[in-house]
Amino acid sequence: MSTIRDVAKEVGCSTATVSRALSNPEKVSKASLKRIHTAIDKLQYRPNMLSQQFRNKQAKTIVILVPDIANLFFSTVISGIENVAQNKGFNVLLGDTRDSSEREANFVKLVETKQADGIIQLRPYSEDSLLPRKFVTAVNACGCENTPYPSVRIDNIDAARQVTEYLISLGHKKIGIISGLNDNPHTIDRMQGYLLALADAGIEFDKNLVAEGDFNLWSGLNASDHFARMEEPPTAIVSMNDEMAIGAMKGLKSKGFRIPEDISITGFDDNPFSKYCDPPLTTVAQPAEKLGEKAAQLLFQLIEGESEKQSEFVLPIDFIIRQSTAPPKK
Amino acid sequence: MSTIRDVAKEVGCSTATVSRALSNPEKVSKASLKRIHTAIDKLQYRPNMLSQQFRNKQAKTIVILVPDIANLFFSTVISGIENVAQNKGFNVLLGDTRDSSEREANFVKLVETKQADGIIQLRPYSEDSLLPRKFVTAVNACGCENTPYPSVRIDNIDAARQVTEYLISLGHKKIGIISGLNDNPHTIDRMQGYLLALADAGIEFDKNLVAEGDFNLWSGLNASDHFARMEEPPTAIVSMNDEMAIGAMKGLKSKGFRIPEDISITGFDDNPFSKYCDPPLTTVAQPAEKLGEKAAQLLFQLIEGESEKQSEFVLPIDFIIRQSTAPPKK
DNA sequence: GAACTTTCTGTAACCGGTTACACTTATAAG
DNA sequence: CTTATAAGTGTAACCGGTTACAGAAAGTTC
Repeated sequence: MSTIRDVAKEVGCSTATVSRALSNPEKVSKASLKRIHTAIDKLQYRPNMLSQQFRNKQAKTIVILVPDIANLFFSTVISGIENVAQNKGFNVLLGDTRDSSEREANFVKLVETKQADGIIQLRPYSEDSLLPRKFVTAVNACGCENTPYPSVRIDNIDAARQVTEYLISLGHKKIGIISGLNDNPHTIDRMQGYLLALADAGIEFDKNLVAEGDFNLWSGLNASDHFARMEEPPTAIVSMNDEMAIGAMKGLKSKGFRIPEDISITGFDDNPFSKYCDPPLTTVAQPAEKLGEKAAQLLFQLIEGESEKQSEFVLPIDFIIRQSTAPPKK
Repeated sequence: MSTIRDVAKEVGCSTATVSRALSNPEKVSKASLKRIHTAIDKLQYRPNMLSQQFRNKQAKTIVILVPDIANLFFSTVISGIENVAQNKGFNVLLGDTRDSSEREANFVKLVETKQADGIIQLRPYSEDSLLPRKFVTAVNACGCENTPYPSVRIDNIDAARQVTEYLISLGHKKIGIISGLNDNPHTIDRMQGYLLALADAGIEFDKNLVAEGDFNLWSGLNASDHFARMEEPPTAIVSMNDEMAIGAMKGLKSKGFRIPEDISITGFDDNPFSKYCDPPLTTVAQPAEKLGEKAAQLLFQLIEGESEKQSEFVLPIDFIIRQSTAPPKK
């Protein structure tokens, strides 16, 4: 593999001129430029970026910390981030953390050791978080209120509240909820929205109407058992994401419930499959791609040293009504 | 940010000793080791990996070229790759190519410029492919027959043949197929398997029973229209992936077809949602995670300069029978 | 034609690690 | 006690680019 010195020798000039020909061509005469490019073609020269990055102290790489790469919502956010990163000429390193803080720590270390220039965290902030951290430029996407570093998110409380209010407006009074894990910040926020809507409508909270899940299909199926076994099941269920809602629909249908006639159900995320399940799911669409783009823009501002005027951005959601919800019977 | 020289100065030894303390501690005396680590803690020293990579001519990074990151099958393959990469101490750079060869070229360039040490391509080989390529260490995963560089894959022909044979064994004679784009190598292979099974059973091929899709939900819905409008619709449909099958199920059900009573349908991939749709989908499970792991192992062999004894690995599939298939009526 | 400006180019130091080689000192063997 | 071997350390070159600085050449102005 040839180096810049080989090119210089071939042309009969110094390495400085070759270097300039590549990064500041306007500083080099037309004649030299031409000879240099001929030599580059001839020698098939490719600059060694490792050397360049080392010298420039920039890896031109950002890391995304993804709790679960197989999640469609996250992969859409990632797309948004990539759009912006590509424009800036940055690579995107995917940190599939699988909710392991050990794996997370490894990726954070990449920034400390200069292998990456910044981090976007897709997990909501919690006490045990490794971010924010000294020497680590970071932004949070998809988080919750009170994130102690720059963040982009939706208003989870308000979204859950809208969903619940809609069900109440249809006439439902007994509304179950399939939550995420109890200590998950999203669970906490969305639960709060649910409670606010109930309180506003003067409906008393019944903790028996809460089934804990963990955001996957199986746990939704599992939660549906809880409701199906009740003597007087709820007439509507709010699920904290679409996957659990789809799992629950399967469980309920297999036990003879008709959706939405016997029981209404709502999701959260607008997973592509939600439009295609039977019946199509009423859900909350998060602006996933936009969340990613905004987060990336924020990160690049930080990397470029711009002072952040605003460090928290709340993006609007879109409540989508499909056929999984209807007024309760009689 | 402190450097190795700062540490050396603090301890009162040479940079060589500090370097050795970190990479070959057995070559350094216990006493020095201790003083060095104390200094490192005190100065909060983090080695600059850019420098290390530059000197070692290794970025410790591999690139995965993913046609569509939002695809659950791919993200599972990626997980498999990451398992292996993490073990080897390599980072995984995600190249979301979105089927654009321009974007693909950018990622290939990363290897040519030493920013990455190898590539795993998740797209089947075709004439316009940028791989194989000089100076670029690469492996193909999820491809087809006759890939001109090392590859890991399933036997698509045989898998499609098994599916079709199963439907024939149930008594179906008029079997439709929802294909991917006509020039896609997977489409070609799976179509061949379908044709082989028909031929074996002495069923004549009817090109009117082919609906072209492009592997997403919407195109499956669209394809179902084609079959629903036929005077005598098929009694079974083979779909080249699960998403199209799920889209088609939605379309068929909305037109009054009962599945599997009126029409059987099969998928391909064993998407997590396939178990939860209504009815659960009969499908072919690809060993996605294993494909990723094997591909990564192959790539690391190449990176480490081992000569490849075998350059093509075919992994077994798992045919999963669920409730979307049944014998035809009467 | 002198003085000044602009354009172009070369020299060499630099980034922060790694490591071949040489050297010193401690330990073992004869 | 001498010699051989092992263990620990330092010196300094090296990786392949970038760029401050200096100097040469060409063009401009008066």
